[in-house]
Amino acid sequence: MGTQAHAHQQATPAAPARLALRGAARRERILDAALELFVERGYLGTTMDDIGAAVDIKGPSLYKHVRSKHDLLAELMSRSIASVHAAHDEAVAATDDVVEQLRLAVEAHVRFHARHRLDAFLGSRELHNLLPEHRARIGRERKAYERSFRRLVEAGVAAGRLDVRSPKLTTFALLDMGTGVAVWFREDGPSSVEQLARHHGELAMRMVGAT
Amino acid sequence: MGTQAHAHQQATPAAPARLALRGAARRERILDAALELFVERGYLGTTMDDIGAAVDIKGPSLYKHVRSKHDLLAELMSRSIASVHAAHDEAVAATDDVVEQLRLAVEAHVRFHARHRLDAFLGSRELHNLLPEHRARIGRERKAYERSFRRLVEAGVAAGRLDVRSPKLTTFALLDMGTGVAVWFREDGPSSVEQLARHHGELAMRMVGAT
DNA sequence: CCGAGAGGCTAACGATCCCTAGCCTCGCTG
DNA sequence: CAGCGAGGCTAGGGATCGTTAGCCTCTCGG
Repeated sequence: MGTQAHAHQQATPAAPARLALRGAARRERILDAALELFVERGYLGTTMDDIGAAVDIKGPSLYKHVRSKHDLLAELMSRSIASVHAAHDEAVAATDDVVEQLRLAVEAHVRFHARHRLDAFLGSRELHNLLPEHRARIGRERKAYERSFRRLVEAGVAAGRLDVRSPKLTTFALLDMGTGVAVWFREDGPSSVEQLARHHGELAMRMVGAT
Repeated sequence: MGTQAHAHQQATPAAPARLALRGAARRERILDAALELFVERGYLGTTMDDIGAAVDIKGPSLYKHVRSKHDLLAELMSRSIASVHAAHDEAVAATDDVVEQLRLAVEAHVRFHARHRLDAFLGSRELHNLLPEHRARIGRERKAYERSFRRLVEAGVAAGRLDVRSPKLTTFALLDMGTGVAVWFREDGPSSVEQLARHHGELAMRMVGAT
């Protein structure tokens, strides 16, 4: 092994950037590598050197792109939360019918946890490794997400369109059934993301006794 | 702080054992303390000194009761798995009706994740920190548990008592909705373990279209 | 009443790990 | 074409941590 760095494993079109990705692109690759490693070995089980090696640089060089390891984790989580939130809002905005909103929201929830399983998985497993200030913020955002989901259920009940025994417990069940997807789903498994999303959406309709 | 250990926070009846719990009881306390700390700070985030402090001894003294930190984790997980498995078998043995078996199995599943949320939480979050040999064994046991759940669903379908689109996906949903409980449930929350178990059992019946 | 073992303790080794300091190279820009 | 800044690298400081070694005390069986 020589001293020369050789960055060319999924390089840009092949035109410029001979030695390494420029600026932001490099940073993106670092985040992705960190995500994968954090999921595989855990946050504390992952070394800055590990992350560096994954993008063909040495550990200390990472600090030219990132402020700290904690920041890396916090940024990954923020990115993830923002993404689900956006998908949720889009689903709700797609229709005026409460029941349909709920179905689409569940589908979006499931779709996200299947398509971005690493992000979702990390987001639920490494919460305790966030610094207090980060944890507080991200905790709030997660709560807000759950709340907007529950409001959907409550709205359906208020409109007499749903039949649920406990809106609170039912909402948790809806969320959990999607969150769990991040643990077992595999892109190359027997069912596609879309099939899964539809399936669980249908399941949700049964759970809330939609009419 | 003197040099004397003072173990008497939930001591035995007060008769013998003046200085410390004897043998197995001490070991049990260590396991419980480790469980709590592993959940709170994560396996790698917990120090042997932390665990020792929780039972009023120094870190190195733990090795008089435990072979290694890894063993501690593996033992906690084994204990947990064996417990769910037993609850599941008991539920299935309680009746001959397939649909009722499924309902009871879901209730048992949920009950376990609520009542032993620390064990369950640890079991799903720290799998990657197990040594390969332990992980293989525990992974198999988890798979077996899932399989026996799915068989219940498939039996119900075969008997024409259930209406499900995908037994596999539905089973995952049933399991996930219980597993998630370990994350948010609090003993002192608005609903009791029993209410929750019944609620989710009812939900399960809807999900599988029981008749 | 004595001897042994169960179960504490301190000291310390060896292995990491995060991060900083300081240096060098190379590509772009003026 | 000169020089500067982006972005690498090595060396190393400072803090832990798991685990072992070796010692001491207290309890309990004979």
